[in-house]
Amino acid sequence: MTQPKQPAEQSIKVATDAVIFTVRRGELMALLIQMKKVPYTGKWAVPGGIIGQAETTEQAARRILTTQTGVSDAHLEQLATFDDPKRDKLGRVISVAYVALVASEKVILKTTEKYADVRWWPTSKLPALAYDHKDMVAVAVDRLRAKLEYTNVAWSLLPPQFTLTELQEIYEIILGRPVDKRNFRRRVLDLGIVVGTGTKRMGGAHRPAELYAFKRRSMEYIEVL
Amino acid sequence: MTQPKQPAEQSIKVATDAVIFTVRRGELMALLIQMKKVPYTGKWAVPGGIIGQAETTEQAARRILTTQTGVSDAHLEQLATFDDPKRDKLGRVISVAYVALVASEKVILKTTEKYADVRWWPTSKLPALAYDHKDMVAVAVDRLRAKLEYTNVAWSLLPPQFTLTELQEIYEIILGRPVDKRNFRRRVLDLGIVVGTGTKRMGGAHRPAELYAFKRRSMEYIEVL
DNA sequence: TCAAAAGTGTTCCTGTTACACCCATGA
DNA sequence: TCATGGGTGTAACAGGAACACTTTTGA
Repeated sequence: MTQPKQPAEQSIKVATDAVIFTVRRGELMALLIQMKKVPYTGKWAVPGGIIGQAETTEQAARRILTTQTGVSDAHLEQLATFDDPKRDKLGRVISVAYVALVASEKVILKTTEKYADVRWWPTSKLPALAYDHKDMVAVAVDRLRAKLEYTNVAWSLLPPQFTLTELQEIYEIILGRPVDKRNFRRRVLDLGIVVGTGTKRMGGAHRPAELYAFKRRSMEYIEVL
Repeated sequence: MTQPKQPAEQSIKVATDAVIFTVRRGELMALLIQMKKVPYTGKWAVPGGIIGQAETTEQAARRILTTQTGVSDAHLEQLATFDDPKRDKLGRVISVAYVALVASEKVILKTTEKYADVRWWPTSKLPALAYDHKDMVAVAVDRLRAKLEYTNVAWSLLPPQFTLTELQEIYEIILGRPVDKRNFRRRVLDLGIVVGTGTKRMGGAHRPAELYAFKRRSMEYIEVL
């Protein structure tokens, strides 16, 4: 067996990218920026960048999210590290990817001169992506879908108060299948994931919906939904 | 909000560490090396090291595993990236951690002059660990425990042929609870995870045990066990 | 009074759990 | 013939899935 030796000096840059999701207009959307710099001009990408010397990757992800897109207060979770030596044509860069989840109401998009555009894209029809960002988004979607089933992550996609129908829609859209209304309500209530607030939302020519809140707005592992 | 700026130059080293598990003597064991270099002299650590300029982290993990411990042909899976700026006293190093699983028969341990010792330690009583390796092992154990329940990973902890009792022991040891023999056998067979080979192992003053093999020796997602 | 979404229970079915004895071998 | 671990079926139970009508409001 040949023994590849360890190089005397290593010159690898460390970046972070955040796949930001929200649910909007009946779709799971990812936030992408359009690049200006060659050789990626016109391509879309997940927001990201090089981390600072004394920053954690998560701190860097938050900083970059804020400056590049205007998104703050997202729920962040480490996804995976992408490290193909050829993933960036301009040099060796490994990227620690995060999944970021936000309630769509919260977001006020902001552009910077560094990028041509910032937009939400439905995950079902993404544009051409730079780097390995296509894989990255795919892995992120899989992770989100899995976590939705055994955690209470959905809280991070909704405002503090919401109706059970809205919560159910989050599940249906992300899981990509219909969910039975009665069984769904029974479960989220029996499992103690959400609690009623007693207040109602009057809105439209129909019976008002009770507003609910998550019992805990932090990651919690639960039974199968 | 203050805007921390991105540093002009970044000088961060990228390493990889592999938490190697096997099941042995009725315990889940992790392979650790004992360090010589200051300031970690005498401390134990998960095997790892700086990656090469053109290597992926997984390739580096395999290389390091082989040279530092003699373990080859392990099943490797990316775990998480550890990036606390202070995790290494000697400078900024982020580490992409892997979980490695091996059948205990396979392993012939090998020491190198770089380290004082290499040994299996029961995960229930680990020695003092360097860096953030205590957390790293804890995260790895959690991951392994979770994956055992919804994948066929156990294949990587067993030789090609094994008895159902041996398989059951893997589950009991890692999950830390007894498993009903009849229900266990029914499930692994009904789910088509393992198949009988027709051959039997004669060994001891008792009825011989049929040998089984995993249908697939690669990651597969299955129903709850 | 009509349209629209909210809200609510029960039955059936499937999969999980609990459990105890006979079998084949080597000593 | 005895000790040892290997191997097998069934009944009770719990949780999940399927399913349709009544309620409250605004127009």
